[in-house]
Amino acid sequence: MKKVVVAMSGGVDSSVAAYVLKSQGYEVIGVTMSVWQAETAEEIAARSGCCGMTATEDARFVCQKLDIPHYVLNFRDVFRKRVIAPFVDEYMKGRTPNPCIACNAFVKWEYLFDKAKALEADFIATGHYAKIVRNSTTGRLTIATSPSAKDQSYALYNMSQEALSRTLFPIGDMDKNDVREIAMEQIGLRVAYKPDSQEICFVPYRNHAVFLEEYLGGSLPAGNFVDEDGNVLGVHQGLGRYTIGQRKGLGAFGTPMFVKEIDGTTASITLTKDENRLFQNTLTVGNLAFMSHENINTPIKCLGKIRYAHKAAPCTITQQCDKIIAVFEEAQRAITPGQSAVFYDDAGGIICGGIIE
RNA sequence: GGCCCGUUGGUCAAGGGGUUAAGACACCGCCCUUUCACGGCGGUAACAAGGGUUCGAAUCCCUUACGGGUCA
Repeated sequence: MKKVVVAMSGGVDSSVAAYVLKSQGYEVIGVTMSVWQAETAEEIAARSGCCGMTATEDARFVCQKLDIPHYVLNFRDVFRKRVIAPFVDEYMKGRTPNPCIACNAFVKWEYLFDKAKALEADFIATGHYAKIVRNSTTGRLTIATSPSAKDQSYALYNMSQEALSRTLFPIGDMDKNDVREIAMEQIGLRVAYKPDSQEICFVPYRNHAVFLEEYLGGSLPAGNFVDEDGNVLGVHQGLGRYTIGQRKGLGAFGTPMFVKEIDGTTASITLTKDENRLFQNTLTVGNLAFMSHENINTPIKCLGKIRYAHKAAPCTITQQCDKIIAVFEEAQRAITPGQSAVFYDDAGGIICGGIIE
């Protein structure tokens, strides 16, 4: 019997993932990663479901229901070091990080992966909506988009070949509604209608600026709003509160304004009232991760996604040493340093990805 | 002190005799979304005060108050 460690958040998706594996005959071990300790009663309340239970308790309940073991592993140190610290650091540089991607890369498919091996598991599994396929030309494993409307392949572009070969996405091509239905009717889970998680898991109240201030123990670096000619328009509320393309939260200027550039060195933020100025055709990505291809020897026409919810757009990628240059056929809005760019082939398989510079 | 100019929602800001008094940002709902954003729908909310002139004043006139700017 194959053994699989399932990362269980207490939510619907990972719960159903565990259920599916169990019914497929796997020996399933439920693991909840404890990554961040809620400090205050308010925080705990803010994160809990309607019944006042924490995610860990939800996961434990599900495991009891499924009659599988449940372990809570302390991941706080790795999480702090590999996800939170870089997250804060990036913001201080005027960039906009995506912590979910770091968490997948370093916490789930590195640290948890090692733990699973230590537990002599053959696989690890999560409740992600994505598929693992083999590229017929290169023979390499890669992530491919899920047919589900909730496709999450974008956040998984960092997985190694080894990780891919030992990962299962049991609900990868299911529909979210079907997943809820299974949770409800086949398992009788009370988490079935918990709302989808969103926002950053370690940031309560949907306010990462407050989190940054608490983490740093002071206010965020202050600076000016300037126009494209360098004229000072006003004072902003601190680096970390803004990202490229942002329109809201800038204050009143008599007309809509957009963040065009963030200078981490001077903490000055360039605004424009012409949204067209946010569009660019070219971007450079570093911190590369290769999936279906080991490298990009010759330029490849593909589809590029520059943020999670971005609609993949046609582009051509070229590798230059440890960078990839992508040139889009049509200019894309608000290409943002710190966010990840992921490149897909026509079949929805990920070619490679990296962080925008 | 003299002469100009200004004062519109919490903030910025249109409108210069008849408007349901734009729009943006904030705020409040909701949708979208396992990052940050973008986007969509709905909502609360204003003519500095007092007098005139007009059928009718945010719009014209006069005072007052508060801001600017000028001139010796």
